[in-house]
Amino acid sequence: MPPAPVARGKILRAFAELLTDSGERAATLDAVAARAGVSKGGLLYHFPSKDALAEGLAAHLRELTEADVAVMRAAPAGPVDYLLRTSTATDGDFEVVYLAVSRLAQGAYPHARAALDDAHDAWVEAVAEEVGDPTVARAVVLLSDGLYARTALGAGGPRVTDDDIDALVDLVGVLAAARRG
Amino acid sequence: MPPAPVARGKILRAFAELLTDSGERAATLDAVAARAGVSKGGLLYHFPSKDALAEGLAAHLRELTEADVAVMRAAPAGPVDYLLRTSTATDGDFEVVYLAVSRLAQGAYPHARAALDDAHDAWVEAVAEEVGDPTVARAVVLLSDGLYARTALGAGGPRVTDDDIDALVDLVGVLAAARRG
DNA sequence: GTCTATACCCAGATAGAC
DNA sequence: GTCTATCTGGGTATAGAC
Repeated sequence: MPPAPVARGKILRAFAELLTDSGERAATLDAVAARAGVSKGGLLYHFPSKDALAEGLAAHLRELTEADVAVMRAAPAGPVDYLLRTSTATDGDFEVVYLAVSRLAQGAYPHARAALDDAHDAWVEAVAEEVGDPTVARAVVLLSDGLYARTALGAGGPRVTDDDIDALVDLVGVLAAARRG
Repeated sequence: MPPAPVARGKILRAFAELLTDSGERAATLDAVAARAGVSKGGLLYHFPSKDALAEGLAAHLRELTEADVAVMRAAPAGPVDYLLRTSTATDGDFEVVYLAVSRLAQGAYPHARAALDDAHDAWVEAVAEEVGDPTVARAVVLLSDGLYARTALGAGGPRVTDDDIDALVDLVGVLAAARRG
């Protein structure tokens, strides 16, 4: 796919931010256009319908996932550390889009669910290579899902700190060792 | 609070089901009224606005949480087993309402976030008494959150089975033992 | 306590100018 | 490729009958 106009990217970013910050209900075409700095007409030139916009975001997640999993596999501290640590990030292109698509997946957007499942599978695979046990790998990815869920609720309750993540990574180490031994 | 009319309960139930099954967008007053078997006017008699309806559901979650945590503490196989096993249930009053309030918490409903945080805290406390380690307790509740998140996505990908839960409960046992030892 | 009818507004989408 | 103007449907809320 050639060039891909700048406006397209700004629109997807704005849509993703609104979804994660304020929920499905707040992510209207008007609001997305305003945040992206274009008119509603301009938005509808790039994405002819709201469904098209949602599919565009799901497709964008697939691209980002491919890149992110590659980084994860090459991470110095290993996939587990990388996955758990990024599961509490609120900035970062990947995290914003992942959370946004999670919101869409709760509504009437099957594409979103499929893109999410694929990311999930890729994570389980990469983590399993590190910990050497499929059950532990699934548990790690479930932890990641839990962290994402908490993070997404935002500034309300007690935030998850870096120290908490350190402790979780330790726990996974203990677990993998116990399983191997 | 005296009697609490039957219609009120049916309305809250219908609202919760629509939220969990189809998302925030689909849970309109029209749809809720239709599913509850009342008219829109009838609904608005019990809950004078949509905000009031959302607050009603959050309050309902608080009631259910109190009862559920009591059951959890008394569960024969222990809180961990109980929590993880119920985190994949899609029927059950508590689970439906919990997931529904999770949806609301993503939007503009601060009450929902608060009710969720309280449930979370109660779980961590109950689990900590069993496993004897606050970090492991937090990890278990994060696993529960992850399971809820997966469950909520519905029939799409590979479902979490009872055997998977057995394996997770085992894992937690290994972890708690390793920590104590 | 529950209904019908209606007012009002906003979200999604179209048409066509520039 | 981006804009303004406009139409249409549906979602929230009110008024008032029963």
